[in-house]
Parts: sequence; structure tokens; C-alpha cells
Amino acid sequence: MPTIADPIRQRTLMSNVYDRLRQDLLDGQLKPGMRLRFEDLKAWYGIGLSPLREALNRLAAEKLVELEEHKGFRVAPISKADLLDILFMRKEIESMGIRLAIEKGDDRWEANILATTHELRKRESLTPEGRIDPEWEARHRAFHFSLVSACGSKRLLEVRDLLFDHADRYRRLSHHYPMEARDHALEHDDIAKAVVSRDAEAATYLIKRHFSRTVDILLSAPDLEIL
Amino acid sequence: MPTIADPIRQRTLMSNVYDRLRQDLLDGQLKPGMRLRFEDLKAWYGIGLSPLREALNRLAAEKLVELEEHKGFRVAPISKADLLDILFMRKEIESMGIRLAIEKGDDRWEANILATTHELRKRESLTPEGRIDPEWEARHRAFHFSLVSACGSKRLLEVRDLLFDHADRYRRLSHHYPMEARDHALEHDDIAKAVVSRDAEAATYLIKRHFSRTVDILLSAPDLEIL
DNA sequence: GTCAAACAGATATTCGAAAATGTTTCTCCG
DNA sequence: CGGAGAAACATTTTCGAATATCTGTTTGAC
Repeated sequence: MPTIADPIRQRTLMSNVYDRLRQDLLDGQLKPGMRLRFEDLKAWYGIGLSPLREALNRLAAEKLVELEEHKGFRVAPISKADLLDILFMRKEIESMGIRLAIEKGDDRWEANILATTHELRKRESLTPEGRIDPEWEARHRAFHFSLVSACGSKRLLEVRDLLFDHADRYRRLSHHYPMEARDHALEHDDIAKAVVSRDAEAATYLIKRHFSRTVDILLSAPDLEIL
Repeated sequence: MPTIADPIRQRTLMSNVYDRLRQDLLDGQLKPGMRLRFEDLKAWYGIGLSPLREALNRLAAEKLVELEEHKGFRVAPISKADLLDILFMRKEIESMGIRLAIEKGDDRWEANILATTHELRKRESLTPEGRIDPEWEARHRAFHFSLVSACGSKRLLEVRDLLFDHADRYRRLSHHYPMEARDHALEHDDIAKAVVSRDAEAATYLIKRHFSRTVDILLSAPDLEIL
């Protein structure tokens, strides 16, 4: 047994590069439709073919990249239709999750929502330089997760998480992060209040409006090509 | 341009073995929890490591297999809780799909439901030897798909398809295929009738009951270990 | 001048061997 | 006899080279 520094369960190069690729995909570093040549990826991530191919195959199953046989991988393209489909599914899945969580959640769940809401409120979304703050991103993600976490369905949470990530990719693809245009923080507070007070009708209404507004802003912003 | 026999767009070994592995997983040939050693897989499928690893990583993303780093892949385990979770999600997702399809489907959609219903009715589910007929399986799958096909959401259909496959794995894991115990064919006819007549309430009620009954039989059958 | 076949270069796919990690067995000391 | 440590083994993970496929361009026939 290791004495002090348990060397953190060896991770494989595959899972490392999977995480990094996923991050870069969601960040928008890797642009939609862009070809992913293995020579480039090998050089960029400093890694061999095998782990790269395995990671990309996983990401293909998650629809974050596409594989055309014998032609290679590309970053999943974006489209207005796809964004609207994500919006539709998110509204359905997330409100289902909130409804269930309201029904099943215990005190610990309520307390966690209050905690994540507080942490989110205490952090500005943009840094002084106008960049998106990664710490805010993390808290935002944690806040939204806390709402549905008690829904009781593993599979619902899995579907939800993937939809969250896909939506996030679209969001971050816009340079005008759609958050300056409205009082994001207030919306979050209202949602949290409705959920904790177990008002399912209000909560689902507010969460759907929250998602719709983000998409409306994305669609009206002129900097997202193709859409 | 090829003249006559377009040589069916070259498929990679990876996608071939992916299909075969997936089939064997859903068939129940590969038993839950079973270790998937590469030496065995190489010999069994007559293929090298690389395509195998890539296929397994895809299947891991679909939760049909599990990967424990540095220890290898196993067939995804089964449990009563997981089966009930699949049932819950299927009821929600499929009834959502049917509701939408009823709202949006056109004449072609209706016609296709009548066609798949007919084809399903004309085929016995069990061969004379008491085995499950693969052709019936295909028609059954096509029938259920036809109901929701017009829902208009690509992502809903993707989630639905994966849930269908997971449910199918549980179903086929039972030797007493849960179909002798009731009039499956009649249930299918009733569902089709409700959907085509655009009675969303009846259709969603019937489809949920249809799924629940299958699971009830699975849970009451004594031949499925672990459950 | 146009079209198609053939060539050349780029790239993806696959294999076989090397490296790293996990697991079991054996040995030696208390 | 029991348990820690080391060695041997089994297995997964990763790399580098060989193979197959695709893409673009050139050549030659009509």
C-alpha cells in the first residue's frame, strides 16, 4: 500500500487525451466541421495514434465528432436545426428531471441547491478582461446539476449531461457570450427558489424559459456562422 | 463512377467488428459481467487489436461494455435497478415520441405504421423449434420505430434507439422469451390502432403498459440471474 | 477540348512488437 | 505458520511500421 502520495490511480493516455479533446471541442477551440488529421493531433497533443483513435471513437459515439470511414474524423458540424433540437430535448429532459427531483429530493438535496446557488451568485461570469471565467463555468454547471441530481434516474442524468455539453458547445462558439444581455443571476435565483419551494409548475416554466432565452440570444447574435 | 456493382463503400474492420460485437452483446451471447480479453476476442473475431479496441471504446460510450483502466473491458452488468431505470426512461421517451409523431406525422407515416403492423402480424415470433425468429425481431423493431419515426427530433430518436437496444439485451437474456405468456400481437395491433387514429392518450397509455408488462414478466421469470 | 484511366502523394487503417501495469506465486523472515 | 516483499506471469496499453484507401493531377485517346 502506498504510504503518502497514493499516485492517483494511473490514468491511461487514452482517457487523458479524451478529456483534453472533449474540453477543446466544448471550448470551441476545435471549430465545427474542421478536419482532425492524425498527424496534427499527434503533434498537438504529443501522443501516439492508438490512444487518439480510441478517444475519437468515444467522442464519435457522443456525436461530438463524426467519422467518415477511410476519410477520418471531423468536428461535429453545427446547424440551426440541431441547436433547436438540442433546445427541445433539454427542455423536456431537464423539466422531467426537476419534476422528479422535487418529488424525491431530501433535505440534503435542498441544502446543496442553496449552496451551489450561493457559490454561483458570488462569482462574476466575466473576468475584468471580458473573458469567460472558468471557475464561473464550473459553478454554473454545478448549479444546474444540483437541481436535477435527486431525480433518481441514472440514465436521465446521463442524457441530460450530454445535452448540457452539446448546448455548451454552441454557447461557447459565440464570442458574445449570451449573458451580458440579461440578468442571468436573477434567473438562476428564481429557478432555485421555485425548485426548493417544490413548485414544479413554476420551476419547469422558468427552466424552459431560461434555456429558450439563451438560444434566442444565440440565434440573434450575428457572430455564429452557419446558423 | 462505378458502372454496375458499386462495391458497397468499403467498410472498415473496426465498424464490422463493432456491429458483430454489438449483435453478440444484445443477443446475450456475451454474458453480463464477462471479461473481454483481447486474446480471446482476436481469436474469436479473427481481427487485430486496433479495430477491436476502437469498437469497444464506442460500445463503452454506449454503456454496453465497461472499461476499467489497465484492467480491460467487461460486458456491462445487469441489475434490477438498471432494468427499472430503462423501463422508466423508455416509458417517458417513447410516449413523448408518440405524442409528437401523432401531432406531426403525415399520411406517409400512417401508411408506414399500417405496413409494419401488417408485416409483424404475418410472422410468428417463434420458429417451430421454439427459437426466436430473427426476421420477427427485425419486424418487431421496425414496427416500434415506425410509431415514433415522425416525431421530428433526431436526438429523441437516438436516445430512444439506444434504450430500445438496452431493453432488448435484458429481454433476450431471458430464455423464456416473455412473449408466450400473453397476446403480444394483440397489444401491437391496439397500439397501432390508437396511434393511427391519433388518440395520444390511449396510445401513450398502451405503450407504457406494453413496456411494463414485458418487464413484469422478466422480473417474475426465474431464469435471469442477479435480477 | 473533353473525358476517363492511371499515376503520385497524402492520409487513414491495421498489424505486430515493445512498454507499462496489474495479478499471482514463491520465498524468506519473524 | 503467517505475512511482507520480490519475482514471474498474464494482460492491457502504446508505439512504429506496413498496408489499404482516398484525392488530386497528369496523361493519352477520341
